Amino acid sequence: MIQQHLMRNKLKKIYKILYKEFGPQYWWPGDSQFEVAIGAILTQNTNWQNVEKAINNLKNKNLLSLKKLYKLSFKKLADFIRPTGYYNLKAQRIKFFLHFLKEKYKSKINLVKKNNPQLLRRELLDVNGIGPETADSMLLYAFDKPIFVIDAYTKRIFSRHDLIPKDFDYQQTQDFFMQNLPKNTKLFNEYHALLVKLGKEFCTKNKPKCQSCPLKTLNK
DNA sequence: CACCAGGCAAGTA
DNA sequence: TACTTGCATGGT
Repeated sequence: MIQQHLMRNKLKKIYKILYKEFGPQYWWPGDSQFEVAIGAILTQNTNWQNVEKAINNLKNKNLLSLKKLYKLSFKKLADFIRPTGYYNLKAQRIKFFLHFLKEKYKSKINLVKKNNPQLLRRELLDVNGIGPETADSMLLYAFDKPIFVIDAYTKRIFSRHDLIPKDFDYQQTQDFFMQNLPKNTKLFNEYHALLVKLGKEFCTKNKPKCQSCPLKTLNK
């Protein structure tokens, strides 16, 4: 069992290496909090390029606002977001999210942002179609809450480096990060974005490029 | 051609 | 609780 202060130093070291290697990532791209929140649903199990196509489809018709999307028919919405895959499912999930905003926050994003992070997290998780990663992406990237986002890359990178067990679930992995890092929105934002950047380039599922990975010297 | 990408919910045993 | 399956487009 590795001592906690050693683990904390290791997490800082990883961050330093990644930041030096890749620089700031400027996440999350989006013109509004609402756009980021919708993007969080659209990006479920797909790549960002496809999400951009869907976002642009909506923007080109000037439909990317809470009111406009609320009035838009399910069928049209599904058609606009087709490039993201699972478009029927995601259209339904966006509709559920819009209803949630209307019912609990009178469709005012500003009210959402004022809420307590953990309470808001539980509310989001109660919305059908919003799981832990989507909820946390909204909390961190749309609502500026200090919540660490876990994704497939994060788990893969850290379990391959034996920093967490392979069978850690979402909550256990998130607890690991939040207990070993200072609670800082900007840090959480950059850290997760850097992990995704690293994952895409060096830590893919089947053909990881460990030889050229910036973290290869981690234990030296 | 196969495989993966910034997941989630519902069903089964 | 612990698996399994459906959802689906687009890039490499």
